[in-house]
Amino acid sequence: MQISLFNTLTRRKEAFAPSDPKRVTMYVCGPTVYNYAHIGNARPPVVFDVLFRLLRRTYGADAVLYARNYTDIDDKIIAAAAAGNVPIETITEKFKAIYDADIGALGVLAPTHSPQATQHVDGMIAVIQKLIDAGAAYAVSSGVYFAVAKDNDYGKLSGRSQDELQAGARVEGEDDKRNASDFALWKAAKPGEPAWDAPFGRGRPGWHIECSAMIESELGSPIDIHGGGIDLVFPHHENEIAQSETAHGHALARVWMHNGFLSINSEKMSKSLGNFITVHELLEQGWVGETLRYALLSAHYKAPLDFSNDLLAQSQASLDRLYGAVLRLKHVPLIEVKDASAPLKALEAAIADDLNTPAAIAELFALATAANTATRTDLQAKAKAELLAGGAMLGVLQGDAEQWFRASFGEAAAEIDALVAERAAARAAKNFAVADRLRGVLAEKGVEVMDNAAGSTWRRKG
RNA sequence: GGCCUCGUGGCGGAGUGGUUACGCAGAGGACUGCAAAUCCUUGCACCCCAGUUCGAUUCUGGGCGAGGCCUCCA
Repeated sequence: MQISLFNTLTRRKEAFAPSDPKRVTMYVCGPTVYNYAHIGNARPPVVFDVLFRLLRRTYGADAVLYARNYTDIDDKIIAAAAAGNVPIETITEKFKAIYDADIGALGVLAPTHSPQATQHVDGMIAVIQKLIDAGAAYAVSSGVYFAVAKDNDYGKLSGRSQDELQAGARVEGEDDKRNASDFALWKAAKPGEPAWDAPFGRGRPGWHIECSAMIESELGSPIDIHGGGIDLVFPHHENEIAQSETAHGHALARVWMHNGFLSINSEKMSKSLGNFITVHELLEQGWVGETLRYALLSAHYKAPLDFSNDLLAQSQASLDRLYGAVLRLKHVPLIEVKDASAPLKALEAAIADDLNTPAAIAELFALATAANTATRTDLQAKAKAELLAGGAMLGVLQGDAEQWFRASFGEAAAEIDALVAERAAARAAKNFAVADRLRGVLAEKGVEVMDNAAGSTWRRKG
């Protein structure tokens, strides 16, 4: 399977070839663990999870090394800890666990590597020292800064010239860096803040150096793929490149991938604007994680996606159709897919074509229709296997189909079972008045009763 | 101000120089005691203007509109 990926560095879609097919490396910038992840924050883990799955199928599950970090030292974490008067570990451990639970609910596989910044401070200090020794960084009283002027390549990822950056940079009066666009590698210790000892003074790492160091120690550069949100192109990824390539003398990553933003009412969703909704809240509202995942995959990852309740409702209705097909073939044995049908091949090809998940989903529906129309048991078995295999490529449709339609009822399911049985008995006795009354009772509970030759079943109304 | 994306039917959203995307919603039919699900059929589109072309939604230029980055941010 030929994989093509859009590379931000070259601004074009390129055939992907890892430097070593037996050791494919990918790094995605993870969360700063100081509060709940909003639905927009969930897009990178979900999108790159689809890529992770593709790479594992293509190169073998053991050949893919995927690191996603936790930023657990940062201004906002320090502020949150101070506000709650608790140690920063209390904040970071709490939100790390919440993040894992929330993102896990979206069907995201655990990365193979999950480094935390505070465990890699030694590596950060080593890189900073190397940059100082090379004359690319300098220490002043407020910390250590990277000298952007010393890096002729600076700006190559974001497509900005140094002149533009000089002109656009905000004047920061407080610090003593030499150049407005220089960025902090190390922030000198302040009273009450966590700090580490370093040859160039006690302090804590800047944001950008964290990812550079974690990539180096977890995967080793150059890595094949580096991913993250589009907002990270500048300055975060630009700075990662500057630091790492200056320090190591070779490329940090060969392919840079960036997902587009989620918006709400056509406006960027962000914590600073306050117009966000967290994954946690959505799950508490009763939305299933898989519905959120489907919604996030319903648009191409590079395109903006306007998030709304309507989008979720449509996503759930779409999954109803897919799960309905699975449920209908509940009693058909699950076999292994041998000769993949055209839609299944097209589904995988769509994913391999720069993660075209909407096109892949369209193929999933072709597989569902095939499953719905298959009559012979052997064809049904093949259709079911392919539908589930296709679903696995996107990370959907892996749950129990019956559960999908009943999950929202929880404990009430037993009571509904009883009512459905009562109605089935009335219906068998041709007492249609009673049967219809009970249908109405069930409908009020949000239950749809379905009669067929084998008896009556029920599911959540769409 | 500089850099960059985008503008597809009621909604979401792919794609293409000339052929049905797909899903949701709608309409008709089959099936059903009635329904639902399912199947079949079906209506609805490519921001505006100019250019290139036999032919443009799809390429080029201009316009209008929306959004993002330039500061923490997925």
